[in-house]
Amino acid sequence: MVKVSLKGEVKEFESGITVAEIAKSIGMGLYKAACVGKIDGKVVDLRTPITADCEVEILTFEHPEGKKAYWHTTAHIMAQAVKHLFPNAAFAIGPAVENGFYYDIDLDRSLTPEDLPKIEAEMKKIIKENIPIERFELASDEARALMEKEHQIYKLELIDEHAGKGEKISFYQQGDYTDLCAGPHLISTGCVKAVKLTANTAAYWRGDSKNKMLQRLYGISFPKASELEEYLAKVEEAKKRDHNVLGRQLGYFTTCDLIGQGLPILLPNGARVIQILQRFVEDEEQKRGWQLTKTPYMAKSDLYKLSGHWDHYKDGMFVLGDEEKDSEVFALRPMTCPFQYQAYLNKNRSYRDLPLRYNETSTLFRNEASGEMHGLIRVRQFTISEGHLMCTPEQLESEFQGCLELAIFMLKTLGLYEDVSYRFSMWDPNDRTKYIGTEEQWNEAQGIMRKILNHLNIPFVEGIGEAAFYGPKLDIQIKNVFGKEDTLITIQIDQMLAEKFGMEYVDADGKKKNPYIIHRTSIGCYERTLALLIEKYAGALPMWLMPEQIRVLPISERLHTDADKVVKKLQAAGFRVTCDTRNEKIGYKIREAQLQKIPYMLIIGDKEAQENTVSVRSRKDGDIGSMPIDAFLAKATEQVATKAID
RNA sequence: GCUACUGUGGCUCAAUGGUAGAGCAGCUCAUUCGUAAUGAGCAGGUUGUCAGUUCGAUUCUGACCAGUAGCUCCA
Repeated sequence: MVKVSLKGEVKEFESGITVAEIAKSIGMGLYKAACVGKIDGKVVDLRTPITADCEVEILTFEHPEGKKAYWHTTAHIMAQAVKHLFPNAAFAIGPAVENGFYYDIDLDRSLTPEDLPKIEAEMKKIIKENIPIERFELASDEARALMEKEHQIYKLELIDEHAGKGEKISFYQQGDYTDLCAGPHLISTGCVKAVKLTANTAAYWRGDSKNKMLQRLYGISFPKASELEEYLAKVEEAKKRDHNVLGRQLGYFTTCDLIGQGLPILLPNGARVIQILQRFVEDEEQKRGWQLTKTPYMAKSDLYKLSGHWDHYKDGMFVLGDEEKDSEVFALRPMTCPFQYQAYLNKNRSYRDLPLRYNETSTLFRNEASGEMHGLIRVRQFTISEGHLMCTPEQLESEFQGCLELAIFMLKTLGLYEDVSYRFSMWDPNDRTKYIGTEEQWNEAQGIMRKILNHLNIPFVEGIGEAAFYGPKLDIQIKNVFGKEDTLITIQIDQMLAEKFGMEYVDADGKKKNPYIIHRTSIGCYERTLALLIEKYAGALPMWLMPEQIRVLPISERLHTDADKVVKKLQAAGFRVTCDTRNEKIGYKIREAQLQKIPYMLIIGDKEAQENTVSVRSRKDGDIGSMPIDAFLAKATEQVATKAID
């Protein structure tokens, strides 16, 4: 007999009982819903026998681990279907991801969207057959032999990686399909119910662009058809917030073939919002002790050679001129760092000058690869709230904290704070060509950053190989409507470039020392931030940011004079306000203002003109009744002054 | 850059190997109206660009340009 603790309750079972049987003993509902089990914290198949006292948990689809196994099993079913249709397929990896699963497969031809329904149909057959999924283990040489027989070259590579560890290699078999896999899995293909393949794309083997490009199939599955429908509807809903559609519709930006890729035109609405953001950021930074610089958009190649950009970032730069022919070659700046360093170098510095904080609303140019551009999120020319801070080692932590506090202040003001996550971006010691500096320097800089992050209780994930070429970064990440993550804000520690540029300060002991440099942005680059704001608010930005805050709607032509008085009064109070004097019905004017997400519509009819009131309609709450103009003015002023998120 | 897909008037979309239609937007006229679309009329396109196949291409093929998703890269 074994003693099994289930949610704190201890029960006795025959030794050898499986997790599935325990689930059944609790209830058929749980048995049917069970995906995997957890024995003493380790996630296992439901068929796993229990031979010693332990703690057991039954995990259903509702549990993240249950979901993972459910989706991972669906990936295997998809692989089996692909193998039926393409017998020569070689399989790479097929994990569960945040929303569903994918499998990377080497095929003799590229897949097209027409293939998806065929594969889906084959999957449904496999699910209907309800094939048992069984685990077995082999020694590494036997595992090799099995995969060699199946011509699974990618699996052989994976086996070779594990072989060194001396562990047995586990496989999962379902009918005619066997996959190298750590598991765990559901016990049968029939457990999977509603399936949908969502995309056919491609991905490099091992994520390296030097390797072969494999076909990647994405899909998702659920225990109920209704859940699948709900999920797909949610995805469609999210796409309606896409800034690349909404931003164009609402007149924020456009693009033009003649100007080129990644070079959006900010239309009046977009330009206005960015102006408001920039003024806000520059003022806030001034309050926090930052000094504004304005540095050139381009420089001779010599500057970039000194900074290391010429060696490490040249592919990303727009170079003007030909090194072979021209005596002087220039490049548009991809970063502001070396320019602001020259401001520091303008005179000799003492420790009394530090910390020295330079900010700049800085336009940058990066020659991104053609497939990478996306709306306003990824472009070739953008303007960033840039800043470089020179400080002593003793000041580093508090200054880093100051930069982070500023970034958090910005995120909270914009209402994005709840949506971000933190990534500690470190170097990859196995790829030294990407970085300058010594291992000691990297360990030191990363050690300092880790200490600061822990000290400040920042919950972060580690990103190996995500560092800048000169130092580690704290990246503040955010997801767009498609779930794709991008960096919104970054704060970096650099102890290398000061030395390269000969930046020094005279310390209290009279000795010359190199300052630490913090590279940082406070609100990110304005184009990207605007894009994420549009998606966050589905175009209905907080009122203080809206290009048009109030629209006055006179009911008929004879009220234009009265409407104009209201407009003048609001304009005098600093509001961005227009008047819709078109000869249209009020319903029509409201509809347009509503679609343009104008925060307030003020309807002026005979009654209002007579009583000196306005009939207020908010984009959010609809008709909120009439009130004296001054009352509305006070309400609107308050909303803007507090930068309210409505 | 790589894989797949897409490109028709300002926008959303239809149609076809024999040189294109609808709705919305625009303009004109009428209507002066109370909380998400008043009616009528007019105008607007060498079907992304350049080649090729063909008696004939916007439709088929290729290259290029641009867009979308993913990969790589990255703020």
